[in-house]
Amino acid sequence: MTLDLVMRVRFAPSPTGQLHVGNARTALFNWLLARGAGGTFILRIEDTDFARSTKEAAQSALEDMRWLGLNWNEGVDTGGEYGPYFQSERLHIYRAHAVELMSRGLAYRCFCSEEQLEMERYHTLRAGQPPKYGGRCRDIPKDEARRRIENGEPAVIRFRIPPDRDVVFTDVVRGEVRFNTEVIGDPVLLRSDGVPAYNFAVVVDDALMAITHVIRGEDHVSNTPRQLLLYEAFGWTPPLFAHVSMVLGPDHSKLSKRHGATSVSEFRERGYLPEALANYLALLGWSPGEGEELLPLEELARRFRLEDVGRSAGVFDVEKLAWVNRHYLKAADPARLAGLCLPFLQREGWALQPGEADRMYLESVVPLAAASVDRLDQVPARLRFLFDYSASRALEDAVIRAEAIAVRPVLDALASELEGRPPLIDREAFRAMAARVREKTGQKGKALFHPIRLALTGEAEGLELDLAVPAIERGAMLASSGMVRVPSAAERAGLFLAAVDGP
RNA sequence: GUCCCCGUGGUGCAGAGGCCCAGCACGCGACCCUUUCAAGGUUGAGACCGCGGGUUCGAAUCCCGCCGGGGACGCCA
Repeated sequence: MTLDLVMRVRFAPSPTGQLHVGNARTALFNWLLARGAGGTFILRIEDTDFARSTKEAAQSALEDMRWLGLNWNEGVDTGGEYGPYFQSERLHIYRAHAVELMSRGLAYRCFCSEEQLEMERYHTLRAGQPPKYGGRCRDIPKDEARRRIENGEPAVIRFRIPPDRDVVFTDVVRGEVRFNTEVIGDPVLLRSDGVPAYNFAVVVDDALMAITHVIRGEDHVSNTPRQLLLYEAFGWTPPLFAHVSMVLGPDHSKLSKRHGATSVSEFRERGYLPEALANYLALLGWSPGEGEELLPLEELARRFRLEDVGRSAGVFDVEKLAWVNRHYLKAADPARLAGLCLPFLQREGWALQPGEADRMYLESVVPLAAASVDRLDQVPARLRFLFDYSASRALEDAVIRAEAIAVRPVLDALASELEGRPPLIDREAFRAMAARVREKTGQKGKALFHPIRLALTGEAEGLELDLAVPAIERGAMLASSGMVRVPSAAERAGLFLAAVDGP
């Protein structure tokens, strides 16, 4: 295998904010392709927008990538033969290449002020013309340009786009795309401060980093002809291009803040599992085939083919994401679930510094709640009955209060069956106890269990009782200072009765 | 405004001329399970394949036009 047969793909976010799920999906497609083909996945940071780029955003993008499981084998943090991988550290490279184009007459200095350009844009737009750069500085003689530079006049370097030429390329997902250069203005290569503009920096980097497949968002298709012309100017072989469609919100506009969570970190904070988000994202615009959708990343990579990626934009469907997440929640390791839920429990003030025994307890109880929930941030609500039992709160509800009074015999029997007895540490013990209450009161079914639920959990709904009650009893046996105390079933029965009698 | 891209049930996909009066999944409805809410299981409704013309014995699949949506047009990426 020769070197140029090795597939090299890259994901190159600009660190100007949180990693958007749409970009994460682009990153995922890159990763899947590289993984499936034994290629190299490169991570580069495009931080040439000094005004908006931050170190923190770059860092959090890396974290999000790792969290999703999209590890890269070359690039920022990891290193490699083609660095540096921060564009801000490659300024001298872009400058040299811009100078080269200028010396060959393919690029030129432009002295137009931003105000001038804005006015120009306004007028061409009004005249119904494409608002491209008009080329005012195209033919300034070189020595005049040099003189003006020496006089300290600010200037950018622009690339000379050849007139009336069709630029054609075959997009791997879209097929043949054709642009005529008449609609393209001369793009800025280097800004007046010497920092490269996007269209120049990507080309230089992708070429120098030997990228073979450029997979990026659809919003870049119209940039592609400019970039192709740059490859041509340098005599470089362009990579293959694949433009993946956009991710839309429910109203079919570009997915944005007003649609809810849009960044990877937000999804993490709401308690989505990384494998769920990644799996869902892979399904948006692509299908693994054979009717199976819930598959591990490695398997997705095995099946992934760029040609099969859909061309139309996709609506981000939170419901389906929830379905995927539920699947992975049920499959997740208890210890991991407990660890992931800890922050949510801490936020409620229930488990501030859990010790070893507490952790084991949480591991036994968190999966119970996680099995019936969409997201981990919903777990505390399903576990409230353990750590935040309150008979009086339950009885604030007039309907519940009335019911409690009506079923007083069951409550009494329950309390006496619990009093002084060993804790109900498993479902058999609970069922035996419930059977005795049934015998005593003659109540069965809902009339029997609902009062028991009310008294013991303080809630009208929740986990199955033969799971919930042993969880209560085991919690009550915990001697812990790092976690809020869990009252036992016997205590609860007494407290509830007292509250029914109370005001 | 100009250029580019897209268009299969509410949503995501399958379909690459006859196997499709269109299949799968999410969601939705019903039912089952059950001591409750969920979860889970079963089952049902839901698409004139954006519209109109062609080509063809035959089109969701090919061609043309229209409409609708999106993207781009920056010293942002």
